[in-house]
Amino acid sequence: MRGLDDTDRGIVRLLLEDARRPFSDIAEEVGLSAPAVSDRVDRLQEMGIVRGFTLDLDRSLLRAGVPVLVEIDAEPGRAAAVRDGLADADAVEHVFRTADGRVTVTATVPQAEVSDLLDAHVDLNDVDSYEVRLVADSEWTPGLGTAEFAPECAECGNTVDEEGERTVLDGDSYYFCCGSCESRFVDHYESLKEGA
Amino acid sequence: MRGLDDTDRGIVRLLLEDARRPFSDIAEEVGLSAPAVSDRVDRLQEMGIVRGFTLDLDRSLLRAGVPVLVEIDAEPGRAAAVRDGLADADAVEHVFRTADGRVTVTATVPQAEVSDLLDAHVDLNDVDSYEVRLVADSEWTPGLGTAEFAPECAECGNTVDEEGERTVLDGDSYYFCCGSCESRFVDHYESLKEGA
DNA sequence: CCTGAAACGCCTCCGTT
DNA sequence: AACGGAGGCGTTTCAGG
Repeated sequence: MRGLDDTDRGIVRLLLEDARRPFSDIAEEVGLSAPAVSDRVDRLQEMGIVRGFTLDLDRSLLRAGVPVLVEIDAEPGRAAAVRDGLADADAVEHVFRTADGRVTVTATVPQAEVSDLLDAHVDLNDVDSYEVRLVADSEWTPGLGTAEFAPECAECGNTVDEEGERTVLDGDSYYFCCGSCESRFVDHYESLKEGA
Repeated sequence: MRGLDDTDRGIVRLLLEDARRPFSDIAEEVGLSAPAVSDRVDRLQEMGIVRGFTLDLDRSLLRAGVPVLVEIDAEPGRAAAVRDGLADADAVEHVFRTADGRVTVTATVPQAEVSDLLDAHVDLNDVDSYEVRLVADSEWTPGLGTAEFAPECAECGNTVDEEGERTVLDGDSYYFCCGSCESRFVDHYESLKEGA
């Protein structure tokens, strides 16, 4: 399995600044040809590092409701469930789950009707307590630094190094630290799929 | 001044899903010609609603350090200063300032060395207390809903309606609720600029 | 995995409505 | 404001190393 090299990082950095920048332009910057850049972007998408191309919107200029930041203390072990419920909600923009079992959410709701939002998308038994704060402003400055590619093994959770494997299942990439983790996961995946 | 119509919202929604989608494609979806879409995207950028085109990255696959969420309670009136300092930091991705004087930041730091980050970019006299949480995972689901265009007057802070004005100063758009706010702001802006 | 040429498709400028 | 056509780029496919 191949990791990220400096060329990949260069491409990502340029696309973070302007995702519509011509590949031929990027090619010149990183010292490649346009087709090579196109291939690498495809690969970055396949790897799952680049999830897609989007807009950076200034939501402070838009009135779709009240922007809020909600801090939810989940019941032990239920943070992931709370996150999953909220991530699907239309009004929700960001969901951060932290290691201490808290889920921090930013959303834009009609009239600070946060309880409705939680009611509709979260099992309230999963919630210990929550706090709502009005967002005055927010900024987003995507950067990359010297990031290395280091996914977690989908089976055992260990960090996957260059010796690892990647498998594409139903369009999504999964990473494994070794062949046995891979086959174990694939078996499990397929049996679940048959059941559904 | 023109606001947002359904066609604008349609264009934004499609670009949120795929910012590299051809304008000719989008044109067909919203019932316009390609040049018309191009014009509207230009206008959306001029208005400042579309800040730019970027990538949606899955940072959980990248190891650039430890992802943290920091909650900072600023001293009274100093939240904006704390936000400004942090927004410039390389490691920082999101900054949310809430109305209660708190600044919530997400960043990726070498080894959870958050105190260094604060030290370098914030006047510690502005900080009352802070708490650091390790980010386990995060999601981003950009949506738009039925958002209306409703900027604040750069001079007096009131919401700007259809009767308002827009002025471009040094490439940035500013909005005003009325002509007198506009001229007052422009005068102030120009005198500040001469002084610098 | 990359390059270079060539075909195709897309974007944007312009004249027009 | 938006359309349609024309010209000029940008992207992608393909053969070759």
